[in-house]
Amino acid sequence: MGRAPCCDKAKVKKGPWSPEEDAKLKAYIEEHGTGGNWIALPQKIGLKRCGKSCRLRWLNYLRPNIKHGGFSEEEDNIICSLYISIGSRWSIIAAQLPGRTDNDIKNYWNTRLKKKLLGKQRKEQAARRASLKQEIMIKREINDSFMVPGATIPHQQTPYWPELPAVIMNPSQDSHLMDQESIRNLLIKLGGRFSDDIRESNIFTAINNYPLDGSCRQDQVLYTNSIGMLSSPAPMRSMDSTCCSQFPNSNYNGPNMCQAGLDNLLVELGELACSNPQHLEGLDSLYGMDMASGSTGASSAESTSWGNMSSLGYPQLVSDYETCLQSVPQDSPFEDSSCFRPQ
DNA sequence: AAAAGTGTCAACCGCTGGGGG
DNA sequence: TCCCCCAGCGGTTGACACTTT
Repeated sequence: MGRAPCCDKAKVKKGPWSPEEDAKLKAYIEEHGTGGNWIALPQKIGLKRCGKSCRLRWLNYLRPNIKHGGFSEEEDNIICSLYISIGSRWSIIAAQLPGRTDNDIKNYWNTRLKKKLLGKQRKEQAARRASLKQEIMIKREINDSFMVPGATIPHQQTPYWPELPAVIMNPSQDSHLMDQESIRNLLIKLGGRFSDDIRESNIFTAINNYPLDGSCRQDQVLYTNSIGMLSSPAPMRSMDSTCCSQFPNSNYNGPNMCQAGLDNLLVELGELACSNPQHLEGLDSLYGMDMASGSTGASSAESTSWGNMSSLGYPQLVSDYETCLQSVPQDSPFEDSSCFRPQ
């Protein structure tokens, strides 16, 4: 036996709102307010709508000072930064952007921003590949000239420090929108614990707490300055498991909240690639494998470049995909994503 | 010009947590 | 303490618009 519906589905109208309905709802709320009871509101006005529907219509469309579309670069940056930091908590993200609704931001992220990010990532990947190839050629030439027959080239693994994603905040930016301090305060409110230790520059520092078995350890390169928003002068420190217990939502499992957003992002981009094979190019090294063929590409210098992943803010440079996969917790998104697995 | 494909966004659905009885 | 109701939230759907073939 399921939960009783909030309203009689047979008696309520569904679908797009007519201008008359909008006018009725708007006029009533502007005059009387919601009265604290959305369920009762449609009857009072004489609307054949569900209370939830009225609420949504008001919040997302009729409410004054609502902005639709035309997201600025600055807003993009804020959304990306917050998504990476706290995951898909659209209402919280929306609260940082005056006039924007959670629904709007969610739609904007799903339809445009995610792809925009992917495009940027692919560009970086192409450039990186070109420079890596060049580097390899040069090294090969050097090696060839000194090569003793039968000798092998030592495994090259040059950690790549990617360029910062385009979320660097300009100090001259409109400070009411998103200054470093307000982001920090927001994250504190969400359960963050921040140190005064200035040496620890931001919350990515502790992502290495991911329960690894020693093969993918903290001595691996951490991408501590990945997000401009987070590289605040006021130092941030990651949350420990205690504070993470404040997040019963599965998004907040794991050692810190950043991991959630990063995982989400990686999984989403990965799914995008899986469902859209033409996007595979550029994502292979993101996961340390050739996604098109399903085989790991960890042996080549090219595909061990995890900088690409880092360009999305992912903190770890992982040299051995297989080893690392084993150390990833069961509930990790990587565990569920068969498209990331070697065939 | 028409069909197919793709993108966008408003609206719906169902779950969760908080407040009140 | 438990239960119920409701607001709020995030994920999903479907209709429409636009673009490509």
